[in-house]
Amino acid sequence: MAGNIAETRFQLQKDRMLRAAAQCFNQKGFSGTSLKDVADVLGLTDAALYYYVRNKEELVYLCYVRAADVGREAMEMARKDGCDGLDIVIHYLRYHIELMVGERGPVAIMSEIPSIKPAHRKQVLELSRRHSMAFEAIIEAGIADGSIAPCDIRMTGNAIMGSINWIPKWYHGDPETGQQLITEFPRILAKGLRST
Amino acid sequence: MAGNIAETRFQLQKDRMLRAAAQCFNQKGFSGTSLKDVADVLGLTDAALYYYVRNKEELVYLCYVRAADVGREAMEMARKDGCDGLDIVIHYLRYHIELMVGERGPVAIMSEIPSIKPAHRKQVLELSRRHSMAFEAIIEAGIADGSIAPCDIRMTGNAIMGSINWIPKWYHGDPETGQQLITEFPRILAKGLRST
DNA sequence: CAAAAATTCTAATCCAGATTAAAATAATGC
DNA sequence: GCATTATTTTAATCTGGATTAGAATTTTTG
Repeated sequence: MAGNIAETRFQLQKDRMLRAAAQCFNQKGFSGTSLKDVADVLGLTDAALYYYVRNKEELVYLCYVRAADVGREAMEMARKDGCDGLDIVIHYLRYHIELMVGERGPVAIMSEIPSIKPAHRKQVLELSRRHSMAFEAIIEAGIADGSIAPCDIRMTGNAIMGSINWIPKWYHGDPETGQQLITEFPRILAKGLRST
Repeated sequence: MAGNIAETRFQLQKDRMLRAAAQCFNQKGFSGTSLKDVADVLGLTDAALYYYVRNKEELVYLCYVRAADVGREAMEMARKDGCDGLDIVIHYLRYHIELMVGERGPVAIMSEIPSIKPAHRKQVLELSRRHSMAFEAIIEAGIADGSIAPCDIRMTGNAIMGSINWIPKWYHGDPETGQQLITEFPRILAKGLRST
C-alpha cells in the first residue's frame, strides 16, 4: 500500500517539523517566529508547512500536545520502575528530563496556551491538568508510604513542575549541560521532598 | 512647577500601564495580546498608549526591566535581613514572591526576550545574568558558612529560579493561593538546600 | 517507463493589528 | 477666564507575515 509508507514518511516529516517549531518557539518566542523561520530550519518553504498543518495555530497546538505526551510517557515509565512515592518522583524527573534533552526534544514551553483556539485550548489544559493531578497523586502516595515528608501537595507540585517547565527557557542543547541536568535536577528536587 | 506634577501623574499612569501589560502578556501571551487589550484594561484607546511608549516592543522591554527590578529589590532587602546564606535565600524568596503577589504585581514572565530589539535584549539579558550570578553567589556563601549543603550551584540556582519564574504562569491573583505561595514556597525550596 | 499520488514551490492575496497624524478634550498655571 | 500644556481620541494608513491557488517537482506504484 502506498498509504503505509506515505503515512510513515509523512509522520516522520511532521514530527521533524514539530521539533523545529518547538525549537523556534522556545528560542524566539511565538510571535517572534514566522513560519518561514520554522521552514528554514527544515530547508523548506513556508508554504510547504501547510501541507502538514492547517495553520500556525494548529502548529502550536500540536507542539503542546507533543509536550504533554512526553511528560505523560515519562510518568508512565516512572510508575513502572519506582518502588515508593519518592522513588517514582525521582524516576519521573529523570525520564522527563532525559526525553526533553534527548531524541524527543526540544519540547515546547506552553507559553501561549491562551492564544490557541478554544477547542484546542480546552484539550491542552485538560492534558496539563491531568498531568499535574497525577504528579500530586504520586506525592500524596509518597507521604502515605513514608518516603516523602508531609507538605502542601499543591504548592510542592507547582514548585517542582515550575523548575521542569522552565528548563527549555535556558537549556539550548549543550550536551554537557544536558548531562548535568539529568544527574543533578532529580537529586536537587527530590532532596526537598525526602522524609528522613 | 507643572513639570513636577505632570511627571508624577505621567509616571503613575505609565506604571499602571506596565502592570496591565504584564497581566495581559502573562495571561494571553505576547502575540495574543493586542495593544487594544492592554488599553481596555486601563479604560483607554490603543492609540493612547503611544503617549507613554514608542511602540509595542518598548512596552515589552519596559515590562521586563520592571520584572528585573522587582527581583533585584527583593534580593537587596534579603541581603540586609538574612544572617547566613540559607537565611538570605529564604528571605529573598519570600520578598520576591510577596512583591509579585502584592502591590508590585503582576510581573511579566520573560518569555519573549528574543523578540525585543538587540540593544534592549542585551540590556535585559545583562540584568537577568546579574541576578542569576548574585543568586548563585548567595548559594556559594551558604555552602561556605555551612548553612547550605554542597551542591551543583548552577543547576541548583536554575532549579529554584525556574520555580519562581514559572509562578506568573499559573498564579492569577487569587488571594488565598497568594498567601500559600508566600508561606510554602520559601519553605519548600529551602528544604532542598539545607545542610543538616 | 508511464500514470498517479505525494510533496514542495512560486506568486499572489489578505488582514489583523501596529503605527501615525491631526483634531478634540482635559488639566494646569497665570 | 485665557493661554498653554498634557492627555486622549478619531480616523486613517501601513505592513509583516499568514494564508491560498495553482503550477512544478519528486516519489511511488504497477
